[in-house]
Amino acid sequence: MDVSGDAGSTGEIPGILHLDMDAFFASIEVRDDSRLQGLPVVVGGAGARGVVAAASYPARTRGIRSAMPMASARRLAPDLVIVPPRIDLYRQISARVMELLGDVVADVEQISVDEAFLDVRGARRLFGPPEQIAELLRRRIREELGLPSSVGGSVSRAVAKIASARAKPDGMLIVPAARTAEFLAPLSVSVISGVGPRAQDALARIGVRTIGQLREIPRSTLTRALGPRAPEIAALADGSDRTGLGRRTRDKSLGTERTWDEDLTDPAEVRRCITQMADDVARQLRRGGFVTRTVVLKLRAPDGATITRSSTLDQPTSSGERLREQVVSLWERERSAMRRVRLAGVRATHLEPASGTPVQSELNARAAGWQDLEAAMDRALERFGTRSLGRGSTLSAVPDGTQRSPASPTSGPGTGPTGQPGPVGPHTTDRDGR
DNA sequence: TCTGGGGTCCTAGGACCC
DNA sequence: TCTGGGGTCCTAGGACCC
Repeated sequence: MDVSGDAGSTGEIPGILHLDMDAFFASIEVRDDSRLQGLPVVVGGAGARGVVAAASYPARTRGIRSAMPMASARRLAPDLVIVPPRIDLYRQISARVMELLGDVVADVEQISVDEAFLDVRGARRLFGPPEQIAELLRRRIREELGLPSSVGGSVSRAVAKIASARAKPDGMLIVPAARTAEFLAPLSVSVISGVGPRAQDALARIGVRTIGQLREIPRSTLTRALGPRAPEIAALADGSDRTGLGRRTRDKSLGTERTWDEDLTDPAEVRRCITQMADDVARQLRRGGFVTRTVVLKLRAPDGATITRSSTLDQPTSSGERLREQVVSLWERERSAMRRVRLAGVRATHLEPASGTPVQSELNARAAGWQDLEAAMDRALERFGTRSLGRGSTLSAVPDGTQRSPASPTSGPGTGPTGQPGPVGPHTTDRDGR
């Protein structure tokens, strides 16, 4: 079916574009090392429990997909090239891509590291119809950054996203308004963003596999199968979805987690790791100019069973000491039940901008002390990298007095602008008091 | 050598208040 | 006396996305 081209009888302009970088991480690695050209390349962890974060197109033709366990990928391609991720570099390039988009189109909504929606209806006078704008953007990204991208266009963002996926690699597909239904009908419901394995199962049970079939189903049946999300998905299926671009929303949570190749069995070791994670999260908060009110500890047992335990402070904070206290007290409640730990993580939620948070009036001397010290450490870390500093004994708030190993190399030099250390509330306590 | 790490959003139950 | 209902906050879990 040729869906690109004529404007369609409704006359509505397919002015919502979705731009998606092709195999983003893998494309960057291939660009930077010409020997990788044409080879099955994946970016990801090479360890026993590693998974594929991104796969080059030669790797994809062998059946390799992102999120696949690395062991399976190796079986599919014994000559697989595994490249460790360079997240900071990807982030820098991502920022550059978004800048390029912003130079052409005023209304850009970044939705992940490698994709964005653009509303180009206001840019037509200057740059022409959506097709022309899409080609301009793709050409600039290729010329300036040496990277391939794909663009989908439609009257709705959901359909634009589906179109960009079908334009890959290195292509463009604009769906005219009048041909939206025709375009969607044969596609699997799984292409809809928000329809994952569970929703697919639920739909399959009522005999629905394609978007065309979805459109024929009575609304009441759909609601029984999908629950409250039914109207949204139905609107997409019949082409009436007109969700506009949202303004980029502020970060809502931030955290770090780690899966070990071999399960941790020593509670002291777990505690050491999560206190280090708490420090890392606190540093990210300060760098981003945030404070948090709720700290979440996540633990996964060897059988995959996952629990989360959270604790809400009565004053927001970005202090590593506060976060460590919370996380350790949450761990103390669970350690007897969790004998072996496959994964542990620390996350801060209910983020607020640090500047908008009232500083507590009575800073005691010790609190002011650690606040200054943590800010000084942040500055040193920004300049010299994480390995340059371990926490000294003056700040050893780890209750069991365990020696802390040097911090993990999660934030190398040049990871971002120095953040303003935010005001912190030093008198926060664990609300549930355990 | 069977499943990572970063997130968002939603739901449900209990506590607590009025 | 023996019991409603709404609102909000907190906690926990799960589906889903890249």
